[in-house]
Amino acid sequence: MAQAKVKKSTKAAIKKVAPKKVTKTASSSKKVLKEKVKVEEEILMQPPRGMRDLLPGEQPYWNQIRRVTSRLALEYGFQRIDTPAVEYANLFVRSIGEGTDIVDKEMYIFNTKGGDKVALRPEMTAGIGRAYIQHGMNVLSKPVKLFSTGPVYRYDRPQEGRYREHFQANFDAFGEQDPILDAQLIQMAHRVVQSLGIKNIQFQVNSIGCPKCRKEYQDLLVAYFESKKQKLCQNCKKRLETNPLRILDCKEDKCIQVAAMAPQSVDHLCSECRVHFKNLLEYLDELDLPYVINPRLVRGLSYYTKTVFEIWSSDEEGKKHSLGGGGRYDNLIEELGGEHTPAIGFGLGMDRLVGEMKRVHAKLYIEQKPRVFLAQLGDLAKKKSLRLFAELQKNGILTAESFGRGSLKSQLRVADKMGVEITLIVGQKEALDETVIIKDMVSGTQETVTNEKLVNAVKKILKNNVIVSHNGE
RNA sequence: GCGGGUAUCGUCUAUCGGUCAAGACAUCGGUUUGUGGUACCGAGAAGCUGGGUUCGAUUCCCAGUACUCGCCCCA
Repeated sequence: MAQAKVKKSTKAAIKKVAPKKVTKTASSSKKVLKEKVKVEEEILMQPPRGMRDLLPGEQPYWNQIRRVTSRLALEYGFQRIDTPAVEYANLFVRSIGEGTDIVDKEMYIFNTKGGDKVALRPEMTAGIGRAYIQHGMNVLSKPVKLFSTGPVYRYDRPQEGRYREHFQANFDAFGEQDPILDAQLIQMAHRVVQSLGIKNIQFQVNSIGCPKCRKEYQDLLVAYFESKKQKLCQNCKKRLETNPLRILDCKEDKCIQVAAMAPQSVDHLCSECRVHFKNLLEYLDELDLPYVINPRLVRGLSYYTKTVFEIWSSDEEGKKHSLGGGGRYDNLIEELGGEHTPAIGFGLGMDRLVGEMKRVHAKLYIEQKPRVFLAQLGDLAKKKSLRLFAELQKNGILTAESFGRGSLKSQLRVADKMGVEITLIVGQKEALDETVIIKDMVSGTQETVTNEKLVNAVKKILKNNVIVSHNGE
């Protein structure tokens, strides 16, 4: 009590009189140490902006996503690949394209000590495409299907569902131009999201054509917007020069009005692109997938050709949440220096998926919990407990412990809180006799068995408990 | 990058321009011997940072930072 008082007043004194001065009195030395630590804390107590920890409590959601994605990857023939989070900046500049928000203002870009200009990947496809070329995967039988999960980085303003480091599950298929693949990937994306328990999913699809017809369309579009230039927002006036397609996407009222009357890309596709899109829609109809054609869907990466799509879920209030998106990029591999390779891919935002799973209270796979607790009492028993613990685990008996605690009482308290079915108790006497007490945590009864018979005895009890609980349900 | 809101123990939430900032949950310990759940007792634990106003600020004001909502954009 009195000590606390001294502490407080000392703290106050230091704070007011001499925040950083080191005084040498014994009573204040501890306090001074704390002050020093506090300075460090400013740096160490939290990660940089937009970065966050994924705590144990939410790992079940992430595990669920990992399980579902790797299961469906297997079903659809995707093989796992992991590429670096750091690549040469130019890889992204060339693939994603200048004039895009990602490249122009959202990329983590820096020079290494060796003088290389590198970037943290803002998306995964570019790196995977690079790996595809580098490792000569063009000789594999087509399509080459690759999937990956991992962090991507965008220097953007954080808010709910948006972080500077977020995680994506990414699927790419190389070497096949048939639109059935487009449909299959959309189907797969649908199954991933649905398997996670997320309902009210909607796809938005569009075709932005190939470079040939898009050029013609873009000229048409620019001509149209030029004539209405006065009615556009500041941003869009700039976009007219840099990225006119994105004006279609603008959320400003006046731009929406202008864009509504603009020529639509689907009406200006060349015959090849038109047939491709038509076929895709037929496949989607066949699959009964919930999709709408959104002629204004553009996407923020300039490597896309033909098919583009996004996945949305909507909540009770009708609010839309973007979960992921993708599209075809038939020219990317060639532009990066490979041979002509039509390809298509999509990415899902894992953080967003977790958010939706929480919102709909998705059912989670229940992680295995220890059903046995090992308690020890006394020096000899403590010494023997580590070996016994390993012995149990080797025999497939998931066992919890709290070896650091001394009293049996406190160990039992922990065991109870964990909800284990049985506790094994080894005391001085048992350690000498080579025996163990098996305590049933429900009935409270206990029996003593020899070390030899322990594993089988425990297994038998656990097995019986399962049968009982099944009957109970 | 732009605008709005918020900032108190690990968590949730009180209070206050002036003695020791309160409680709940959680954590740890105890209620005598080698036995858990309930109960009782106890301990540790907070005013984001920096300025200003004031005799005095956690409280009022400003800035920074973080979080949050909306815009932009996206996953």
